[in-house]
Amino acid sequence: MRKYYTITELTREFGVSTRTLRFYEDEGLIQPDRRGRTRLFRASDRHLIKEILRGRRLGFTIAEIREIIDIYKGPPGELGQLELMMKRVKEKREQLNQKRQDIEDTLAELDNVDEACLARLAELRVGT
Amino acid sequence: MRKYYTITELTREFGVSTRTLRFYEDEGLIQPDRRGRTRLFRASDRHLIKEILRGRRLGFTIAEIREIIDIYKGPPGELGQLELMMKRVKEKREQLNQKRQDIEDTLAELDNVDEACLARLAELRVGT
DNA sequence: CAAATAATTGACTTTTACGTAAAAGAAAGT
DNA sequence: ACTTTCTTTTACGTAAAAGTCAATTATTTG
Repeated sequence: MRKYYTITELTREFGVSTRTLRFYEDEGLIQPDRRGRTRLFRASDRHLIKEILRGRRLGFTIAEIREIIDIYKGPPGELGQLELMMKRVKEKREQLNQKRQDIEDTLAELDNVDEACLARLAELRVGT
Repeated sequence: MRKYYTITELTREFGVSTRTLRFYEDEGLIQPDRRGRTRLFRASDRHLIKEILRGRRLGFTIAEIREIIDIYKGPPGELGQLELMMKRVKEKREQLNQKRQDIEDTLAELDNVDEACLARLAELRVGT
């Protein structure tokens, strides 16, 4: 296990800029260690960055990503908190299911287009 | 079949503002008819709006949504165009598959959180 | 140790996707 | 005819998510 990652290592691995990672830190999504002023990212930070970028690809805003990350931070002890957390999990799940449905619908339409293309290609080959 | 939809009918149906629909027109995503100056939306426009909002939920930019919509506009006759279109379909499919994978991963993590919550709840019930 | 390389903060800029407000034309109800 | 209620155009504003640039400070390497 490596102890630390430098900022440029991570920008290369994930294809983002240093500005982006610092922005995520400003937003409180990650909290890398410091040696003097330079940031040292741990494996947990690296993992969080993965989660952030996943959320980003799915079109979640930073605020929404923060909600997801907060959820991951582990279930609290108190009953009321637990119920609140489970409610949030349910909400996120519903959002994700909606997105999944949207993806299926779009993929289905693309399938149609693809078939139409293939059909047209076949026609051309026969020589319309 | 209804002939036309007014702009406010559609804003109510889809929960978007008139500004949004006019913006989509400016962007060339939809082309409603006109009676004088007022817009008259046909069923095809309504369908396009559905597609646009689906893309939006998935985090596609307007430019990306335009690409998808252009794909739907039907396969062209010429061979080179057909091949280009099939390439685009493939690209979009890959983007969507990536998003789908992201969703599955996120849902899996939420499942873990949910289980942890349930376990903690059980502990509380027994009286830790 | 000097020079090159990498990292930092801070400020300003940009892009996207609309929001909002103003001014005015048209349609519909009373 | 009058007042609502829609709708339009034009134009400026804004929030989110970085990009870019400048001025410094560390670190590494020859």
